[in-house]
Amino acid sequence: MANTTLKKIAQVLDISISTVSRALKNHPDISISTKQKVMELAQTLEYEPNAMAVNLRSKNTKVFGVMIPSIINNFYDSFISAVEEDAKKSGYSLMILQSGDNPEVEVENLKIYRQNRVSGVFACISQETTNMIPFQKMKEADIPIVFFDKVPEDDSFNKICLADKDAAVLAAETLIDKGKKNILAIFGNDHLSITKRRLTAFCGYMQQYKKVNLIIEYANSSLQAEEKTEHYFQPKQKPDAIFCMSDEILTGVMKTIQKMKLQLPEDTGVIALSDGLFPKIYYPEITYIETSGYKLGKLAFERMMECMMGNTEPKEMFITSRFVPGGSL
Amino acid sequence: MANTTLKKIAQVLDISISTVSRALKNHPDISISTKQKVMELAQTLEYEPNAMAVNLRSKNTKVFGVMIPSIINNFYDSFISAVEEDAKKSGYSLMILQSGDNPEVEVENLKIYRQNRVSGVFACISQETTNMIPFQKMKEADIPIVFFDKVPEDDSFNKICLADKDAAVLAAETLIDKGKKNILAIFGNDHLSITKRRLTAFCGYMQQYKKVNLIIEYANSSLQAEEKTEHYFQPKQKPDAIFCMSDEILTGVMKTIQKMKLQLPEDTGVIALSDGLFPKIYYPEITYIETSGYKLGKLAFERMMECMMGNTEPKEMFITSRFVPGGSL
DNA sequence: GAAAATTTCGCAAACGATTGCGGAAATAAT
DNA sequence: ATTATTTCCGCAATCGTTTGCGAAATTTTC
Repeated sequence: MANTTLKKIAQVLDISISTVSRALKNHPDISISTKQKVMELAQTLEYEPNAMAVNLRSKNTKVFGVMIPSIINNFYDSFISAVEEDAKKSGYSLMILQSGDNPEVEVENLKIYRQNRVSGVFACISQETTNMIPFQKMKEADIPIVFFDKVPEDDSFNKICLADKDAAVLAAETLIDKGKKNILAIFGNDHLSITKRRLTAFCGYMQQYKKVNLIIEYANSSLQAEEKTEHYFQPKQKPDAIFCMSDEILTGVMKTIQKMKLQLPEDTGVIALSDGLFPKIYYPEITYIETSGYKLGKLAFERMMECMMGNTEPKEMFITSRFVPGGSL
Repeated sequence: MANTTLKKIAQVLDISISTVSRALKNHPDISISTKQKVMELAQTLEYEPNAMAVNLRSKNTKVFGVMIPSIINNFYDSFISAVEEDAKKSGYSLMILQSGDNPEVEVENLKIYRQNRVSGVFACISQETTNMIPFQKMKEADIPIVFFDKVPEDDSFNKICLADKDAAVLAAETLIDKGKKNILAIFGNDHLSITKRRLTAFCGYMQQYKKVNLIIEYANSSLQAEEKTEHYFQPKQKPDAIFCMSDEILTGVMKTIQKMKLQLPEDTGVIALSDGLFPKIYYPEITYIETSGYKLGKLAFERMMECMMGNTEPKEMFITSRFVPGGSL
């Protein structure tokens, strides 16, 4: 039951390896009768081309690398799911590596990608990543990189991002439309560019509305979001709405809301930026601005395929946001 | 900046390829001076062995396949995360493929794994999978398979499972200990073996307690769990505890609990079998029996490495459960 | 019936790395 | 000085597949 090779088929039929290879590829040079014999035998022997050999010869692996901080994250899962779907259609496989938000691991991973001669890499960098030289090297090795979500500032790279500003503004608009006057806005780690973008856009929009009392807070974890929320909900003055920059913050906020037995949307309102999984598990469902990992994946894949076609000119693209009404506001 | 090969290094130094190869491997046949020259040049030229060529020669890819229904699932994520961690330590990479719970896709995926000559496959089969021949073929092609979570009945395979029975019994014990008399137990799709195991164990234990009023229900989705829960919570007779077989069911149940403004643990109790992510986002946190995808991954990887060492005798192993107290009971 | 055209196939090199074997050069032993 | 050892390195085959080129074998053309 050892693996059948072209050689084995050739030996059985007493023809050359090249003839077998061509027969299986339906090459016009080969007679129909030979083709039939070869195909038949290949079928019964369950021949399957050795990808390693094919790749070695063609110098093309049909494998994309995907590097993310952690796979345990609904947003990245959606991204990967989308990419995997499309990749399979085009005959590509995925090699997924986690960086653990560690720049050193990122460099190791890039090395693995290089050694495996992946056709391209989808990368979401960690917050601490500053040295882009290892990534630059990939391009020099003719391995295109498409950055997504957490992308470098550098303009020389391909970048697919969420339209963070639009999303934040959309949330702000919604809050204003609903007549909210006393808003608690909780953002994530304040030295992340994603936080900065969302913060700037959100506050920028809010500035026009002088009458709105806006409290800005930061939370590096779900637990912190929980605590900050609790801190601002005092008997005397309760915010009439909470803006959550991410799922992590949303779950923290909701925990406090449950703890304090606040009813949505009567006692206060909640709006979040989210992929959509968490907003839907609460009652009422949380109103949110969709930041879709799935769509991000689709677009990133498109861009990657363009790179495969030779069009590697750096480009920056955005996923537009969508307002998804729930009952929390 | 093209990829440097042994050949290139050999040409520059005017020595043979084999010498370069041996020098880089610190082979005793090569003189120290030559080694130094080679290593130095390899450094500056940033030589990295071509994995395809190495694999072709060694007939070993250092890649494991991981097949799961969907990557968008916290449990499988934990599993993958654990496997990836250990795999990297041993120099292996992962090729993750989703089956979408479709047996046909599973067969396609196995084909991809065979063509890529992966060293082994971790597989979680779909509910509809009955034909195990394609999997049998992998073994014949000398590609060991370690099934995890959703495993086939067949004894000729390696299987790593959750101790479903223990977990269900543990939950039942807890409910009895807490003095619950009127229990709503919601299980998943009733023709899944995982459901059957958990159901049988749960009911088996409960049978000893004749005074307990036990309602068994099935829900194929979060939404159904929501509806079933609502159905049984009437003003007259409310269950004093709900058992949730999975996260999917838990989130559905909790939505109804929020909708009906029931307070945990006063109005009713909740206990679940879960990986742990969802139980922790509610207030109070949900008491649960841990079914850890992470631990499953660790054990599955261990087993796979044993297979790599030649020990492929089929074995069935279980992950023991752990009681994690919350405030919901 | 000879030349030309076509059909059909095999040789050999290539992709990049590894390794058994043998041989030249340098050193040691006699 | 001659033989025996080491030391150090290259040749060539191999993994499995692909492909340009050339060459039989066959058919067509005049």
